Amino acid sequence: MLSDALLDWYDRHARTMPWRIGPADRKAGQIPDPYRIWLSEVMLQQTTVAAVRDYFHRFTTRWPTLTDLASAKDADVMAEWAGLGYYARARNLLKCARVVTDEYDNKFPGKYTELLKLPGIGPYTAAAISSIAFDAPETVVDGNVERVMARLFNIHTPLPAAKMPLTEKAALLTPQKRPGDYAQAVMDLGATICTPKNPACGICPWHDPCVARAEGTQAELPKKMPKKPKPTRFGIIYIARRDDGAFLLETRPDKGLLGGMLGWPGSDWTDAPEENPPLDADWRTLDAEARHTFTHFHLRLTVQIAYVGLNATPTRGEFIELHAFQSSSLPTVMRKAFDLTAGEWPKS
DNA sequence: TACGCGTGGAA
DNA sequence: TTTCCAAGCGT
Repeated sequence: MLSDALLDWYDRHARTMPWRIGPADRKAGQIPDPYRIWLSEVMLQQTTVAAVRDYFHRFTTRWPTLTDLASAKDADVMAEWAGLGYYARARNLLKCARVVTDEYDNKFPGKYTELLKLPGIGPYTAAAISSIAFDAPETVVDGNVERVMARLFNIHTPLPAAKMPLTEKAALLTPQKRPGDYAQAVMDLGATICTPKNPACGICPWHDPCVARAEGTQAELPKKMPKKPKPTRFGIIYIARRDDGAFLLETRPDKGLLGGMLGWPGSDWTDAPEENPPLDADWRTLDAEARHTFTHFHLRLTVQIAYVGLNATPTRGEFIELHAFQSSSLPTVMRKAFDLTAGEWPKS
């Protein structure tokens, strides 16, 4: 059985992660906490393990249980998520926590079809929670699994059209035995052996049955449709510092880019942004610009700063006291802009 | 089906 | 410097 060979490999090579119950612990009867599995899987959507570790630790320290998270303030959760990206995940995280608390008696459902109904939980995450936390034989299909299946069965159809056939292959391999360990094993295989570049076929537990390896096509799989080039957009942001040290910030609208996050007031991000400072002041443009790349465009931000008086009345945003402000609560692009202001505030 | 939606590390 | 890419979801 292919799955047995993979589980044997996993028993020997499973990586330690803060949210993971290892194969030895599972055999001793330990079951993962669905809350921690859910939280980690949402954080891991399109995000590397290295990036998630610290965030997972901070979240579980601050909100140890689902109830704690469900009763948290939105702004606190968004601030804690700042820097991790894809902020709709954080908004849906809170929605999901509150739905499970209010409508599911505080317990995550274990069934794939029930999980799929919850905010922020799609096909991958539903299968991951169901298999890893509840040991149901569901099939996880993430980018790793797609790559492993494309190579194992030498499928040359480009993604995303190949998604269905790859999912079918993955489903045929999913065992009834140890489904939670198997789900993590096949993803670990993709993350550590069957890597996008230079796969380590020589030490792969599926070396022999792998068709792409036999044909020598592993390096070119999975095929992908060409990506669109990223345009460059421009913007202006305004960083106002009140005489008492407070900064003028605004909470961005819930929908769209950086939705629900704290940010500096500014222009739209377009080919030719318009000046529209949030208050009248002696604005000074910094020499350096903040550069940042989002999923679908490059951004070059001009940063303007000003000192303003204690009675300043902005047209938008609100002043946040110095003691209540941490740049770590900002999404990265906003933090980059703020970092440019270091040393730019003359002593008065 | 295609697109919007972040970020940081590797090459 | 630029491009690629990593445990996807919602619309």
